[in-house]
Amino acid sequence: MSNATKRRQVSRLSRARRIDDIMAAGREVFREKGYEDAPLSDIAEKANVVEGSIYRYFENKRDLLVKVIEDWYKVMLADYQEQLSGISGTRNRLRYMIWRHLKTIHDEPALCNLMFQYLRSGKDYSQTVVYKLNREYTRQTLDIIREGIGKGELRNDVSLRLVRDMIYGCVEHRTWAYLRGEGDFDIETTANEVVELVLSGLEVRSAVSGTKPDISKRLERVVEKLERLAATTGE
Amino acid sequence: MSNATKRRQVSRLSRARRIDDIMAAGREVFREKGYEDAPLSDIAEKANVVEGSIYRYFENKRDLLVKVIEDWYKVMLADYQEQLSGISGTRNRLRYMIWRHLKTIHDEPALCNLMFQYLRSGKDYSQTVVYKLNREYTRQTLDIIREGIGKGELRNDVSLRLVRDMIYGCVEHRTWAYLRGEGDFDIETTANEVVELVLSGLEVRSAVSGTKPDISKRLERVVEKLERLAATTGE
DNA sequence: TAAAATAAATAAATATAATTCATTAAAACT
DNA sequence: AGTTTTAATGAATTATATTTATTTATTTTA
Repeated sequence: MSNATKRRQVSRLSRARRIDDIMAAGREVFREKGYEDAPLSDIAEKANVVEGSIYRYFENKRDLLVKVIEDWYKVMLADYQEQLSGISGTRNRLRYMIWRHLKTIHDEPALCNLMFQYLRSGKDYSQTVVYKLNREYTRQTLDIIREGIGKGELRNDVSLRLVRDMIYGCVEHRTWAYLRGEGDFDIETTANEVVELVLSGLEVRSAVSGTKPDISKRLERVVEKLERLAATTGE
Repeated sequence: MSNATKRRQVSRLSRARRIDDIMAAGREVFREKGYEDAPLSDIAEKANVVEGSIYRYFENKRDLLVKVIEDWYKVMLADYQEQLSGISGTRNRLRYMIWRHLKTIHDEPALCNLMFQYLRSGKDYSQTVVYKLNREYTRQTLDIIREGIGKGELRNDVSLRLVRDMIYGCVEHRTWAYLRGEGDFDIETTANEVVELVLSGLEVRSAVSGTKPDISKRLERVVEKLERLAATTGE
């Protein structure tokens, strides 16, 4: 071999270490440039390997993306169950789920975008690990609603899955502009608004007699006023 | 020129006709293969032009996609206003908006996917014509809600935009699987479910006389509400 | 109507990235 | 130390989007 085509010092790391390096580089570059605008050469450089090496560990570019998101998802969802077990009351538990979703979007808008754009809409999504993780995670929301119905706090005549779709759909729509890099949103306020709007449609309506306003009715009215006030000041 | 490199008969159509042909071909191929898997060569062939010709009328591949979706959107939204003016009552009008959205997704899942994946999440989305059309279209939903509030039929203490996000977010989440080609959904049933769930959270609660729950139970509920309120405002 | 000007359409060239593969060299094994 | 295995390389290949020089149809105009 001529000295003109010297190859750099080759170091052989463990399989696990190489995979970690490539995934870390992939996450960074994907986060920064998105999927299509992220050349594999950038990822290779950042991971200190040559492009071809990536194909030893990943089937193709998309496979790398899927694994990167998978990895992120696993860590992110790890402590859900634990956190949730420390929260009681239907409203609080539901609010936590919503709050958590909002926080994830707020913290990692780019990765969320990749998840929404390239994983969730893919034909093979329902065979992926991310799909499974996601199912398990949203199942907790269903459980909370089911419990609420069991305790008589929530209406029992609506589809659980529809409520779930409403919650997550609402959150995502609300955050679309932020995901495009336009403006910001407040996690706490939004969580309050969403949980309030969903619950006021879910909560059983308390039957009240119409004739003479007794003490309980007056109290309830005051509560409603206070709630409205709280919603207003939240903005 | 040698007879080996014969160029086929060249026909020169009007500018408008060529654009139409290319857009029609683009719509077909994009609908069939998506964006990334649709080679420009397929579109050119279907439009009876050569690849390079597309660049006379469109800046690049993405520009063609944007124009294709734009074109579809314009036709699709054309009669909204007219149809809506023939429908009265807050619930019916809201249901129409939801039904219409569901029907669009049901009829053109592939184009909706392109819109969601490649237009709405693009950095330049809020400068596009599609964004404008979309705004105008969802504004009608806001108007319906505003009217409902004006007539005293709907609660006046929720954010209009949040309700809109809830409606469209819910519909989209509900149809995600269908958009991936998994299963089907019933437009009528889904429209009914969504409008019911949203409204039962929006409608002012009518005081219904019935069997009165005992005072202690009612007081307990109110106290719970106050406690929650105190916890919320404390943050 | 024929020559000149204009613009459309072409086909080949170029550029960029993903993917493949034969070769090299580090580590493991005997 | 010599042999085998396999990670890593870097060059080659492929697939497309995009650009450009050239050709050809149409319009203008004298």
